[in-house]
Amino acid sequence: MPELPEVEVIRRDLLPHVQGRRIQSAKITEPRLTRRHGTPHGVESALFGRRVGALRRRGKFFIFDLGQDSLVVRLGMTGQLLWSEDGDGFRPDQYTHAHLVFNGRGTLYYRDIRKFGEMFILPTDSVEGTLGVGVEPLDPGFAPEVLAEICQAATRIKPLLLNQAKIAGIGNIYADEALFRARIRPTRRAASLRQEEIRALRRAIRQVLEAGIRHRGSSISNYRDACGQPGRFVALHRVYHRHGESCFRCGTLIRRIVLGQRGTHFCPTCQR
DNA sequence: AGTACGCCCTGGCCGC
DNA sequence: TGCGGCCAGGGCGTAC
Repeated sequence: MPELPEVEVIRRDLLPHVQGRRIQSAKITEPRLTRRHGTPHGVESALFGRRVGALRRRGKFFIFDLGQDSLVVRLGMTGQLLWSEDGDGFRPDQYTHAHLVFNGRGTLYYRDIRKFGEMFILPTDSVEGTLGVGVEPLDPGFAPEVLAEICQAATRIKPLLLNQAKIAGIGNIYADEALFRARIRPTRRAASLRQEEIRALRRAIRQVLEAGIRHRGSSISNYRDACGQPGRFVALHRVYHRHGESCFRCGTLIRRIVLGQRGTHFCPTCQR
């Protein structure tokens, strides 16, 4: 499932192809894609003839800056953005629900088996407020005091890490991996974390996200980068989907519980 | 405020 | 081999 690192890898792949390029035409064939705002035809019209200025990322969202408006894309569980130069690379199939044809050459395809993803148009100056996502964990603004403030809550730490309104971009994989590296049990009450645990958690979050980007993402399920290639970070997972296997650090069997309706993996010895 | 649950969706997997 | 049933899971709405 695409989280911050996967979205960032795809963003970097796409940037040189789309930046400064004009959208010649757009087609959206799955109405569910625009369920949050607007209609397929409305989005197609808003994209027609527009030039892509910047391609930014906010949490798990792609933001294509078109000037006054922006195109926002979220991949959900199984969404993919795939770049294809004419006659080369990805060919659209039954799961391909949208495409943007760029002037000159190249087409950007949106493919999504489970249709949990979405795309919509927002006025550029209202994107930040409408998306309402929290601090970017890789930004300098994600200081220990900021995480400490977020942790002033009675909720358990893992569901808190998944709350996009608090911290942007962490999903199930990187939450479990960060908590393992910080040696914190996912069921701990956030407000019970000591200062040194908060510092360790902040460091662990940044380390796993940066490692995820460096290794081009985690290819659980059907994640692929913009060129259709899988990521390599899954080989470095210490707990995620490793339940029943031995902890790399202490040998204890990794456990799986359900927390906040999410499969949660941890080492009962290393994480306290 | 925190937590649970259902819903969306569909490939993959299990059991028979 | 085939088929019914169940599951995962990000995000959101609703209920307690």
